[in-house]
Amino acid sequence: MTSGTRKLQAAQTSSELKRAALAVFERQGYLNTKITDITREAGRAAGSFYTHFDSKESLLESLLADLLAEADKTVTDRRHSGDFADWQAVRWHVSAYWETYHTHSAVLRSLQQAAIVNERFAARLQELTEPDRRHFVEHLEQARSAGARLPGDPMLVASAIQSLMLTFTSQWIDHGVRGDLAPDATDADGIDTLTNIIYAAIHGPSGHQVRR
Amino acid sequence: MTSGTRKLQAAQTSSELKRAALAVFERQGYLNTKITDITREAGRAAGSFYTHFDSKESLLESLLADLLAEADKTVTDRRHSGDFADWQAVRWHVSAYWETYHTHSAVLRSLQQAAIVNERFAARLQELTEPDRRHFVEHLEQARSAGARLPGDPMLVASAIQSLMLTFTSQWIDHGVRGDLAPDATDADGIDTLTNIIYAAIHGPSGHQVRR
DNA sequence: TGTACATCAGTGAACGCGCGTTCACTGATGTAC
DNA sequence: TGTACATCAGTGAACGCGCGTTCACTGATGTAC
Repeated sequence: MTSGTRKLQAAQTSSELKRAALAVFERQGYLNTKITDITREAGRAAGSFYTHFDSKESLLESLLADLLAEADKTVTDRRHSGDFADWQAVRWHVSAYWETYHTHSAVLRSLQQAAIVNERFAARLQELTEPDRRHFVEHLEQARSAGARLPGDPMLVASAIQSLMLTFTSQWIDHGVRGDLAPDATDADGIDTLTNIIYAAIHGPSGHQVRR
Repeated sequence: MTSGTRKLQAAQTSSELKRAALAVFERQGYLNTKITDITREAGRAAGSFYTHFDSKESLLESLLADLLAEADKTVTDRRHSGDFADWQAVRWHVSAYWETYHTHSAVLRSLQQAAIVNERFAARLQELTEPDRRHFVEHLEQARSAGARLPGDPMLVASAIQSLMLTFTSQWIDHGVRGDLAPDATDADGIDTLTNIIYAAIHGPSGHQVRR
């Protein structure tokens, strides 16, 4: 009689290893983490790791798959305004990004680190960020049609905005910039500042011509 | 009779190793580079490395010292306008940063990579970027006094601008984004776009209030 | 200027550490009859 | 329901690869007289 206990336990150990990995990645960074750091954190023997994953890389792939599976859920129920003339519409996008980064910071930072050392992960990172970039480009072109003077080529601006969001949120959330720079600032303040910068970048400076 | 040939040769080998290191770092990245990659590139035996440097880390320190020595020269003859109401003044700063990054991209990227894995280099990176950040904060506060509506706390904005400049220029210069995104764009176009974004960020969006 | 010895940059094979990965073993779960 | 055997997750000591680092040696430069 099959009760499935074995499979369940294996699945549990696997997810326990993932959980432990995320905790250690968060603490020491992906590149600084040894397999045994993960198994120790999970309270398992070193060899146990290889029952579930081929390597640290395949563990990261697995974490990425989890992230994508979860992200797909949220993306579908996105109903939002793409009118970047509206400050609130821009803020919505910034906020959504902020939230995503906040939720998945450990995996995203791990992927960034892995991308430095490993070509395949560099490509994966590009793949992962491309939809958002395209999405932004659409809205930017829309804004331009509506009369906005973009600071440069839409693709370039989208790429710059994305870079900005990534580094800004990662500094804010991960490296405790909040404490160093603006002790009393809340997440909402961070989102506001970022929105202001991006909104202004899209629409050009107040009271001046944007020179080229 | 001392002719100093020996010292000269040693100095030459040392700088040859540095040159080789930069070439390899540029090609494969600092973290992916082995000591023997450097000595091979320099056409020397592996052991030779240790006559000049204690480790890959101390080699990087040495490269940083070189960078700082050279940067000090350029910084001193900086006479520039800090009036950020003037688009050209902002462009001057962006351009100076762009130039620095262009000249020293291999070392700067190496430092960034080292900072991920090594606390000491993380601190060094902070030290290195702090003067520029302070410099920007001064100009931003000046601009605010003159009536500009900043998108947020000056320190925060300076930090964001710096992040933006770093990632934008590194993407542009190192990763050949020029080819992918805007095939015909020149460096001047990149500097213009970046200046426009930063200038707009400082002065708020045209024809709208910056909401908080 | 010449000779004998000292010093030192450079060599590359060998050493050894750290860590990923394996594997013989255990004990619990699953299957067959 | 019970017994005998098979399967498999998990263990942790041992293995071995990669690469940083050492070291005995070489040959050239420097020093002493």
